[in-house]
Amino acid sequence: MQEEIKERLHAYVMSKGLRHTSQRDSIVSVIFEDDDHFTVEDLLDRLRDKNIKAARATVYRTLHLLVDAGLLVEIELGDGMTTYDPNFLESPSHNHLVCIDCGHVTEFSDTHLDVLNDCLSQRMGFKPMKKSLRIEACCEKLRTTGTCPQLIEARLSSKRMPKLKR
Amino acid sequence: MQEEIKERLHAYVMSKGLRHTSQRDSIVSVIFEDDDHFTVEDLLDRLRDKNIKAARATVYRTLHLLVDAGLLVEIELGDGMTTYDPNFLESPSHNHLVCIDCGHVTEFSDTHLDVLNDCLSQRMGFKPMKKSLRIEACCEKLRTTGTCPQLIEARLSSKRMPKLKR
DNA sequence: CTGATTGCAAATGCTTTGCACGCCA
DNA sequence: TGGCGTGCAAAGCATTTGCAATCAG
Repeated sequence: MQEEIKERLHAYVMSKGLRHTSQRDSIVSVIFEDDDHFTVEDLLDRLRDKNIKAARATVYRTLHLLVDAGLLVEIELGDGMTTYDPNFLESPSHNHLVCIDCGHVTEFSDTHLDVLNDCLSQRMGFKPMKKSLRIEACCEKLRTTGTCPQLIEARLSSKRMPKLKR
Repeated sequence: MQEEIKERLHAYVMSKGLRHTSQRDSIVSVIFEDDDHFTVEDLLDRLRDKNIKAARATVYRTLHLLVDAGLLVEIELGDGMTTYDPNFLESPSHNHLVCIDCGHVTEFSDTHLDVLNDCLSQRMGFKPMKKSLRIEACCEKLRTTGTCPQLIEARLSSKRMPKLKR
């Protein structure tokens, strides 16, 4: 996976007359270590942990590059910042369910949506380019049992709970 | 419509021990004049045109109030700002198709999506609260005929074309 | 009167940009 | 060597907030 990404990035970079740099390489390595969603702040933390030096601006610029190259997808989770999803290459038609209680994001796939997307767009005279479905929901488990493993985990890991707007 | 909104707002305001003010009243009048989507900037323009004085902060605060009261819905169209949709009371399950070429937003309804929403959420142990589907698409008409009425209109009315991110 | 509301300006938070320097091809 | 990339700090934007003055009930 890592390899495929790097190859594809290399091809893109070459085709555009851009350059290979150590910062870009490091950033790509860290991003595609796993499939997790992340924000710029998350990424900066991970880079810092690994003693990789890259300025905030460089990180932003690299993210745009990856998006343009089609290797990374921007998603909007309803907090004030852009979230990046490195998992679209493997499962292109997935969507996101955001838990209002703990902020946890669950991915789900549903091909009905793609069909819907295509039909609707074409019926209305458009060529579909990009769709994004976000469902916000409350955790039933939390409501009925008073606890939710993901909420506990989120608190323990002191991972900043992605606050939904307001 | 206007009346129903005002009544419901009044009920909400009373129930929360809040107050009726002329600013809120004016803002509500302007918003629900028609069914169009708008941003804060749009709304400020319309208020200015009508010589209604209300500070930017007050407008933001009133919008939050209306959202909390369930009379207005926030949607994310992919530009950097929040868009407000006054039309959810009349057609609660509609979604948005954003044209990449001209920025025009077309509403469409589809109840399949609600079914999908409910099923998915419940199967995964969640209680669905809010969903938002945004489809971005290119205008086929523009592509094939070289023109698109909405694009022309957008340019003529010198209405700021809602630029999609980057 | 009392506390909600307003207006203003300052502050916030994410993201972008200008510019001088450094480094890849 | 040319010019793309980087780092830094400053700038941009949409939105929020602190606070004193004002107003509704």
